[in-house]
Amino acid sequence: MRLPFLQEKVIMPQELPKSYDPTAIEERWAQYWVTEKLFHVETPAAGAATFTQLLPPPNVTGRLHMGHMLNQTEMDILTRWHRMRGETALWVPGTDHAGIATQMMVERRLAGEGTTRQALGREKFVERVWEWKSEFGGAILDQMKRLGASVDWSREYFTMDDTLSAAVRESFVRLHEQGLIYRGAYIVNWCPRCQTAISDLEVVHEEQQGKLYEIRYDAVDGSGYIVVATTRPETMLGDVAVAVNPNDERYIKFHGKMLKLPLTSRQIPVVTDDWANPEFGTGAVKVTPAHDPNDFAIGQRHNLPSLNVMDESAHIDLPGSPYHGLERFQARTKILEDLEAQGLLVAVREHNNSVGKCDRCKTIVEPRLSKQWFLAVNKTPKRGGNSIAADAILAVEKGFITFTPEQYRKTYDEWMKNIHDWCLSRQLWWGHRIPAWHCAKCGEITVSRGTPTACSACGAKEITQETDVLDTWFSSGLLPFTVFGWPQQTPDLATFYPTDLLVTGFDILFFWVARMIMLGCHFMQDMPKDGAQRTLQDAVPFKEVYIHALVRDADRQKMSKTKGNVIDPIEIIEHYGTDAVRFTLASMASPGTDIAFSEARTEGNRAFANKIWNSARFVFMQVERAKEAGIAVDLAGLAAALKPAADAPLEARWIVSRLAATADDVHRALGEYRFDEAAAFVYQFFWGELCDWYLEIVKLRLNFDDGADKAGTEGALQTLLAVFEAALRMLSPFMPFITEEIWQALYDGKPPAKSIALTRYPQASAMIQDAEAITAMETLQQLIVSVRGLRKDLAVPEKEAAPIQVYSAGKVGELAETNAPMLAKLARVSGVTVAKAALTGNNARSTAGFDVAVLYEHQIDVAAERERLTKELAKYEKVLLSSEKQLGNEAFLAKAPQNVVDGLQKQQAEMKLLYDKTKAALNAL
RNA sequence: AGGCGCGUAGCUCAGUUGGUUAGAGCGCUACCUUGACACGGUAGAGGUCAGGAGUUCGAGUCUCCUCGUGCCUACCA
Repeated sequence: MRLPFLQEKVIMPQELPKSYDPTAIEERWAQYWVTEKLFHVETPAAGAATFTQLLPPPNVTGRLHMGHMLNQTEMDILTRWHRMRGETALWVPGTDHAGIATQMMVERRLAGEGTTRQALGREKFVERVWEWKSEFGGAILDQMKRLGASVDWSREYFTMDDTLSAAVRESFVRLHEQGLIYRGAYIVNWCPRCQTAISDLEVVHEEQQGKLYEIRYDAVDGSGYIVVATTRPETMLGDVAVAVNPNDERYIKFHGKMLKLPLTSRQIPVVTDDWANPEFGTGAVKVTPAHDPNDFAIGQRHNLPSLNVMDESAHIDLPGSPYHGLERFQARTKILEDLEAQGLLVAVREHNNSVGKCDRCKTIVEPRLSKQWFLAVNKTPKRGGNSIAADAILAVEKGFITFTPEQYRKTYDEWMKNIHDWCLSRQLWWGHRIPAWHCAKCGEITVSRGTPTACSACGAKEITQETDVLDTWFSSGLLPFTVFGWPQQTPDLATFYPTDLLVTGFDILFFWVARMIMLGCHFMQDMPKDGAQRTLQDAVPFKEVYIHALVRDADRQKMSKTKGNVIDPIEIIEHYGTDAVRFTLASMASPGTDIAFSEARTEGNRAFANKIWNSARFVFMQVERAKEAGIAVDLAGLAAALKPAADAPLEARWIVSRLAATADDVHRALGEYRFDEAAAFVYQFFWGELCDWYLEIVKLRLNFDDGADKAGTEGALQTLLAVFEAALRMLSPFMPFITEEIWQALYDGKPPAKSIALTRYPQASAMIQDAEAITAMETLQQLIVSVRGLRKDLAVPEKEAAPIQVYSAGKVGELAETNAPMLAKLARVSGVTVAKAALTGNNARSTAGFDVAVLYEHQIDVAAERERLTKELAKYEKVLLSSEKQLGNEAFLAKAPQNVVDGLQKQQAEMKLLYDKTKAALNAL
């Protein structure tokens, strides 16, 4: 026997290590799958069944975390499963250039070198980022390979590749042509540290205990004063008005009057606006259009100027003012001091409010007026049709895209219906530069696919390209079609779009999922399908979205670097083996709840891998013994053994039937994305049925001695191999490494495929499903468990065999007699006799179907036995009482369905029997 | 301010459209090194399903309230 990687030389199975060592095989198989290009997918002929997924691209310079591993484990299980169902399973990998994140990393390194990107200049800096990318960019994909992800590496992409960059530019130009892109001065979220605009989504809100300051603004005509309430007094330098509610009687006398803006020489008007809430603060609000989105809106309504008082780094920018150059919070302190000194600070109140911080660097975001590029998501394109947002809403409403779990559909819908225009521009250097050129002469903007040489409006040659780049999520939002060659109409695009499924975390539901839906529906509707106008249904980027949970640490804490509780998947893998970790994640991935990653659970699954390993050692030993005894092993004929004849041994018919049922269960569970259920089914089958029962029973049939039942041994071995091999296939999407190793070893250098991953998944239809065998076996199992229990109670020494008596109204006695060897092996039964009357002694035990007694001279612990029986009696009594009560209830009999009534009656009869027997046993004590 | 979850064994979690004795893994107790496996085997103990009210013949499951807990969205000076 030759183990493919573990040992180069031929060894006997007995020499295999007793403990499974994943590190010995995993890396080599991971490498084998990649170098042999086993998961490469050629574009199939039209009409072929395909299953296509796009990997949520990790940041190119990122490191793999537990969330990636969960995501990739789920995607891989599904990909392998679909592939084994004979479909063309394509999983496209790639990485994202991750604008801000990557730029920050490189800037950090520059800081370490004592320089800055500004000192370097744009061109040099971008070069440095590319260097950084080529140095660290491969790491996360290498880690992915280590997980066994069965992606098609030949299709790997990077969002800044030439082809993808060209597609980004094309899409931007088209949107511009359709009138959906505009540039203008608006209030945006500005990060003073990153010095760029960021989108609403990149702002994280945090509740904090703040203060509400009340400041007195005197009327110019001396007729009194208005007290305004603000949380941000430093912005008062940019005030251009005070707004009050038109219906607020307190302030009617001030309508139209001018106020003196404290600390300045400016005068500002009182305006009336419904936005001012009489209930809040003092009912009067200062208006600072350049530093607050609401104020900006008020400013628009009342035609007020905007006064920007801060620079890009959030320092006061008012030359000549005593506050000039102060950082915003220093300015606040000083302004409050000065107001206080002038007696204008009327009150300071405690006030809870939430403050927005930059998602990346946690700097407090400064709403800032600046010129940015926007995508008008609610506007009708020039070509006609729906707005981008409207189509994205419609696609989900119509069910062209479904969400699992379903609740996310609502989340998506809510967000989508309240969506604002998308700020596309970022003041970064790393990213797709916006293809727009500003004219120095006339100020017009030329948006172009190529590089223009002159202004499209006035023809002047003095044009310069826009310095802003696009939001990272713009290019990743295009991926479902750009990875297949859009804007070209390629065979890949025709075959693989729409993709089938998107598996991702809810944290990027809006960032990425919603954007893909918007951009996919928008662009792909313009791409004909089969020569005709493409429908919205065919334009969606994916048909289904499966949202998985967050992986937290064992204490349910979110993993974060600052908390120091990040679990590195690679470390865990090295400790427990990839298969064990994959299996753990799968079995904990129940929908709706986060996963508290548990090492204890992983340990349990490492034990499972070890169990599989040792069951393989057992199987290999039998094969070896068969060879020595000259008994045929027909590896090519295993399929036939999954259909044992009606006269085949009970355990053979049983285990095959159970395998068939389990295969059905797994197919159903995976079809519903119930990875936890699917994992539980294969685990229970492999350990609880195959190992715990079948392997023990089959030992009875495997007799390699001279003169033994050769045909019987041959048949048993064939069934054992067939079931074991099918079980490996059933497990392989979950645990690809160990199953590959054992499967290859089983075929001893001559496997029917290059990998277990390229075989077919077990199908119940290819096996027998013998309900009688299952029932009979279950009865025997019950009998064996009863006898084992009795033997403990009677203190029969482990090694000593004892005869039993069986009584049953049915045929359990005969079943026991027929299967006496099984009982001997599994319950140390030395002989079976069938009793003619019920067995109630304290050496007997009763179940619904039979009574069994162990015949053994014994001294029993009367007190313990009494306690046990009393407890049991109470249990039966409780059930009996409730079923009696129900059965005596006419309303129940009248309204409950017949099968429920029948079931309850049957239960009651059984309970009564058990109750009586237990009572008799108790009395006999 | 709105919205969405969660609360089931010591711990981590399952529990389908309400329906017969509420399950698993880990941990715990006792026994067992039996020719695949001590990362093992066997038998056990352990639950007022957060609390309360309601709907129903019947509630862990549906409704309402309370308590605890986690998250998301948001232009609340």
